[in-house]
Amino acid sequence: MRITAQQKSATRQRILDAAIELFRTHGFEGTTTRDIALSAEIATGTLFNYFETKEAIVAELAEEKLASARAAFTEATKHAGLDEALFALVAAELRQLKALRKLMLPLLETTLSPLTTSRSPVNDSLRTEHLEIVAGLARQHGYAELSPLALQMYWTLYTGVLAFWAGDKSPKQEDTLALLDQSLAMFVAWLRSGVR
Amino acid sequence: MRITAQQKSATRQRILDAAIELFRTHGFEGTTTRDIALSAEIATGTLFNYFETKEAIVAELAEEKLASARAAFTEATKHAGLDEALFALVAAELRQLKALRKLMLPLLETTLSPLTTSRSPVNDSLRTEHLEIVAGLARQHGYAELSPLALQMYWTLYTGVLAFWAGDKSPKQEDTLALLDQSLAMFVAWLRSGVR
DNA sequence: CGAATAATATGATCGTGCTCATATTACTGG
DNA sequence: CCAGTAATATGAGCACGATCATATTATTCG
Repeated sequence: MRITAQQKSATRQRILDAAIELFRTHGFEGTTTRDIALSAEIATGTLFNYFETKEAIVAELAEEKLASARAAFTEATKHAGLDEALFALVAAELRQLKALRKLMLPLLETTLSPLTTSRSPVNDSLRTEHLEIVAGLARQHGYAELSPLALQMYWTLYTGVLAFWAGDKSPKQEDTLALLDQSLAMFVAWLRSGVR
Repeated sequence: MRITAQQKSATRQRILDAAIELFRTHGFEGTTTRDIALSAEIATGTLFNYFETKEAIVAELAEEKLASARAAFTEATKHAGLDEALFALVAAELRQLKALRKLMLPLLETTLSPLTTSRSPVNDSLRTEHLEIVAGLARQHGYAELSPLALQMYWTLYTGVLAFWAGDKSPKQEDTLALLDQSLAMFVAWLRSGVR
C-alpha cells in the first residue's frame, strides 16, 4: 500500500455517517466508539486510525457544517456595521449547526474550551478559521487590527453563546439570538471605545 | 451507626489532604482516584461515598479557597466604581486560588462550563454564590437589577478569565489581570448603556 | 508470478472513573 | 451482653476510550 487507495479512505465517510446517525438517536454519551465501529463495519481500533478521539468525530462534522456556513455568509455580504456582520456570521453558523446542536456541549467542554492553548490541530482550525474571518470583518469595517486580548475576549463571548445555544430551551432558540445580539453589541462598543 | 460519628467524617479531610498533595505533584490527570484512596488509606469505593466525582474534590478545594477570598473581600469594602469592586473581588479570588491554578481547567471543562444547566449541586453553589455577590455589588452601586441575560454574559466573561488564568504563561499572570480589567470594563460599560 | 515491503486493519488488552453486592462496624433496645 | 439494625467500608467488577503487537492486504520490483 504505497500510495493509499484514496477510494478506501471513504471508510472515513462511513464512520462519519454511522456516527451522526448514532449520535442523533442515542446522543453523544449514549454512543460508544464500539457502536460506531460496529455500525461502520470496522474494528474498534480502526476507528482511531481515522480520528484521534471520539470528540474529533464531532469536530469534523461541525467543521463541515461551518465551512458551508462561511461560504453562504461571504456570498451574503454587505452589512451596515461590524456588529451586524458578526451577527449574520454567527447566525449563519448556528443555522448550519442546528442538527448538531446537542452535540456541541461535549465539543465545547473538551476541544473548544474558552482558551487553553490547543490540544489538537482540530481545535486550532475550528478556532483560528473563525477568528480570521472576524479579524477580516473588523479590518473591512475600518477598525484597528484586533489585539490578541480582543480576540481572546471575542472568543470567550462566542463560545459562551455556543454553550448557551447548545442547551437553549426556548422554542426557537430566540434566547440565544438575544444573547448573541447583546454580546456582540457589548464587544463592538468596547472596540469602538478604542482600547488596545 | 445511627448517628454518624462526626469525628469519623474527618476521613473527608484526609481525602482532601491526600488529593491536594497528589494533584500538586502529579497533576490532575496524573492522579488516579485509586492513588488518592490509597494515600488516604481507604478503599477506592469509599472515596465515592465522600465525593461524587473526581472533579468534585477539586471543586471542594476551590470552594474552600473562594469562601476565604469572599470573606477577605467584604472586609476590604469601598470601591469607587462597580468595575473596581468586581476587579477587587475576582483578584482576591485568584490570589486565594493560586495554589490550585493548574487544576482549574479540568473544573472549568466539566463542572463550571460556560452555562449548561447544572449537572451537580457543587456546580451550582460555585456559580450562584459568586453571582449573588456580583448582583449585590451592582445593586449597591446603583445599577438596575441584573437580568438573567446580564448574569449569563458576566458568567461567560468570568469563566473566560479563569480559563485564561489557568493557562497563563506570563511571569506574574499580569496578562490575566489585563484581560480581567478589560472584560470588566467592557461589561460595566455595557451595563451603563442601559440594556435589559 | 513471487518475494519483499509498506500501509492498514484487527481485536485483545490496558487504564481509569465509577458502581454495586457484600462484609464490616457501630450503635440501639431488651 | 446479646441480637438486631442501620450506616459505612470494601474491592471485585463494569464500561468505555484508547493503545499496540500482530495479522492482513495492497503495491512494487525483480
